[in-house]
Amino acid sequence: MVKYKKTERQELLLERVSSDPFLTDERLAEIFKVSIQTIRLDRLELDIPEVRERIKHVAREETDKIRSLSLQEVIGEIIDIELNDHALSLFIAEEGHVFKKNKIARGHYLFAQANSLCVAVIDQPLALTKTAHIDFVRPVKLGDKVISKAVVENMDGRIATIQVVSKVEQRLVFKGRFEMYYTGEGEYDG
Amino acid sequence: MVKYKKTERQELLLERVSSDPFLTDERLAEIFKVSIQTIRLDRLELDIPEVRERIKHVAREETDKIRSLSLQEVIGEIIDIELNDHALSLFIAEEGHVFKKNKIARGHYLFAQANSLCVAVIDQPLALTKTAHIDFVRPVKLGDKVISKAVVENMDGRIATIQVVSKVEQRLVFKGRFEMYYTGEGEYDG
DNA sequence: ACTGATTCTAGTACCAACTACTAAACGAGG
DNA sequence: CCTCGTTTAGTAGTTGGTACTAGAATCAGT
Repeated sequence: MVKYKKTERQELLLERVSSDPFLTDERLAEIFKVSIQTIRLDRLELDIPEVRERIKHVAREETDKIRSLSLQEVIGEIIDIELNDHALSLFIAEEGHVFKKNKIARGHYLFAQANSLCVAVIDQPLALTKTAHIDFVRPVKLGDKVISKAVVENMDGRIATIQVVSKVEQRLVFKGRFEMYYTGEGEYDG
Repeated sequence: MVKYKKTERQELLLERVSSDPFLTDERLAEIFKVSIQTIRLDRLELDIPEVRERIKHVAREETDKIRSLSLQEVIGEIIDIELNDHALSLFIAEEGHVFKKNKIARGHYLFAQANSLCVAVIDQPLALTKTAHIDFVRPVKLGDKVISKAVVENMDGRIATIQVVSKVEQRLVFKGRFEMYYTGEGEYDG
């Protein structure tokens, strides 16, 4: 078995590692028929982190993917909207939204649905929640289809007042009154 | 400082670990205020593998599998807790939490942090949000470290009243008053 | 064939995050 | 009081490394 030269081995090492980040130095040493130390030197020169870091990196990418999917910008799907007037959205309570014990949806998802809807209904470049008074009337269970309706009550040039009611099969589960701050310029800075 | 009982701690441990597989025994011991050995015993009983194995597992999983499994249940990391009295959590506003345009965090994440904290601070099998009055005092920007503090004002047997304030670098960004419904039995059904 | 540089191998001390085990301390109940 | 479930403490051993030193092997050019 003819061994590779340094540069060649390092190229192959890079390929190997990026195609399978789970390879330990020991395995790599076997593969390239060199000592572990050589592999370590190679990694040092090529700035390849150790196996655990490589795996963590892969895992983080995976979780980030999920996060960007699950931490959606908008909770619920908007099914009807009349800007500056009213909007409707649908949110289905899935496994990830409920407490494990009793399968009741965590309150912040209902809030998020209502809040997203309020942001969406305001036809302005910037819309931030200023205050909210909310009531969780009835628990929402796993699988429930929550229809949320936002109605804009008034807009006085800076603040919009919005009433939101959410229902599951015609039954009220959540209601809230939101004050949204908005501007055309985005000049809000605290 | 009232610690959790074994079974309760183990349930919470499961949730914690499945929502964040990167937690080491050391971190978990800090979180639950028990020794590392206790965490190890818990993992042994619950068949939870060590961090590295968990990470490997995450790294190998298909993305859509994870999507259904590990939607984040809790927003923010609890850093101090005295059951039925007060609790502190940290939430860092990341890319997924902010509006693309102006990098201001969406209100429902701040709400979610506060809401999660209220659920956590109540030492009862069932705790649901009943009402909330909230103010978004100042916008939270990308990268901001939000420290949220929940203080239980009173618990009258069914309803707990909790004040929450959230700050970024000592400056108030959010405050709210939450009423939480709780029972020992879970007999709430609407 | 000898010199010098490059490359490789060997070996040590140290680390994190464990497993697997033993033993002691704590705490509530009978 | 003693007992049992639970918790904590401590030791030895493992994996897969880092960081470093030192020596051996190889090759290139003279």
